[in-house]
This record gives sequence, structure tokens and C-alpha cells, in this order.
Amino acid sequence: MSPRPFGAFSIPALELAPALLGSILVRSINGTRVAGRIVETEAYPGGDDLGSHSRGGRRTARNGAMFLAGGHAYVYLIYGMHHCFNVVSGRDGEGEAVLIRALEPLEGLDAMRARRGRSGDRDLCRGPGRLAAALEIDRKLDARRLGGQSGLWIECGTAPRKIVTSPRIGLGEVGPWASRRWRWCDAESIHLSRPARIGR
DNA sequence: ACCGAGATTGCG
DNA sequence: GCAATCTCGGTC
Repeated sequence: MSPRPFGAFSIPALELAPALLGSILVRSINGTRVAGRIVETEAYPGGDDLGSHSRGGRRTARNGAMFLAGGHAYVYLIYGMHHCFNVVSGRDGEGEAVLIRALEPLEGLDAMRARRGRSGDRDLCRGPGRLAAALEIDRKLDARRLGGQSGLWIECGTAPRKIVTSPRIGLGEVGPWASRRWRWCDAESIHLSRPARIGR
């Protein structure tokens, strides 16, 4: 049974974020598959969401990819050190994206370990910066369409039996929005994402 | 032009 | 607890 590509990227970020839980993020590096199951996501709608890079329609050299059509990659550098991978959602020009915050490592564990240096397997892909490093995702992939051409795509997986929601990490109390983070909560991988806690 | 804070991480 | 050090918005 061959894997089906995930395709429903044009829905709003608030719907895409939970829908992505359980699907498989795949990176092809020189023909080698490195992949993991998505277990933690955050929605970043644009518009009046003060926590979003695209708030108020702000458009810069860094966040331009956010305004592409759903199904593109938005990769940015944070703290001058780490890359964060987002799946652009919605329609062209809307400026919505879903941040992928954690994976359960499934394939290419040796390649992940090699890129992550000294790290326990549990921490290989736990955190946005860590999974970007493990899958060799950086600014070169920014604004690329997800798919075989870019060597980065998403395959349909298994829906979690249980999902928990909580506020986004690191934003504090931003406006009237409380729960915009989703975590796969089944027993076998609950420990692979960040526990619920209000940032800062 | 300068400065502080940020969707983070690893080391002390 | 803090340094690493890019990007951007606010302020001077």
C-alpha cells in the first residue's frame, strides 16, 4: 500500500493544524528518506492575530512565503540560530500557516542522529528547531511548494485517538485567543511533544 | 542609527 | 541561567 500525499492545505490554519496531527512529514536527502509523524502543531492565522508574523498584512523579506497559497513551506530563522518549519495554509494572499513543533521519529533515525549531534532519541525531533535540524530543513526550502521537487512533503497518516489543545508557546496572553496549539495525546507518543503550559 | 525582544536550544 | 546572533519594529 503506497502512501497517499496529504493535500488539503487550502483550509484555514485553525482547521489544518489539528488535521495535520498523525500525518507523516517526509524529507528526501540524496534519495534517503527521513521522516516522522507530526505530533504537535500550532495555528498562525494572519489578520488581527497579534501572534502571527503576518499580522495586519505585514509583509517582509522574511515572511513573504506565508502569503503564498496553502501547501508551500514557510521556513524562518529564529534567534539567529534555529529554523522553524511552517506549512502555509489557506488561499493565496491570506498569510496563514501552521508551525510544526514536534515529530515522532520514524525513518532515517541514523541520519537524524548524525545531524543532531549529541541528543537522546527522544529529543531528536521534539521542538521546532530540533526537527528542522534533524530533517535538514533551512531557508533554502522557504517558499518551496511541498512535494517531490523540493524533497519535502507530507503523507497521510493515522488520526490520533486523543488530542489536547493549549495556548501557543512563547507568546504570552495574546488577545482573546486561548487554544491554538494541538498535541497528539495517545499514550505511545505523548512524551514527544511539549507539555501544556502558557508561554513566558 | 541604535536597541530590545522573539513561534529556541544546549550547555553550565 | 544565559549565550548564540538573525530579523524586525519602535524610537531617537
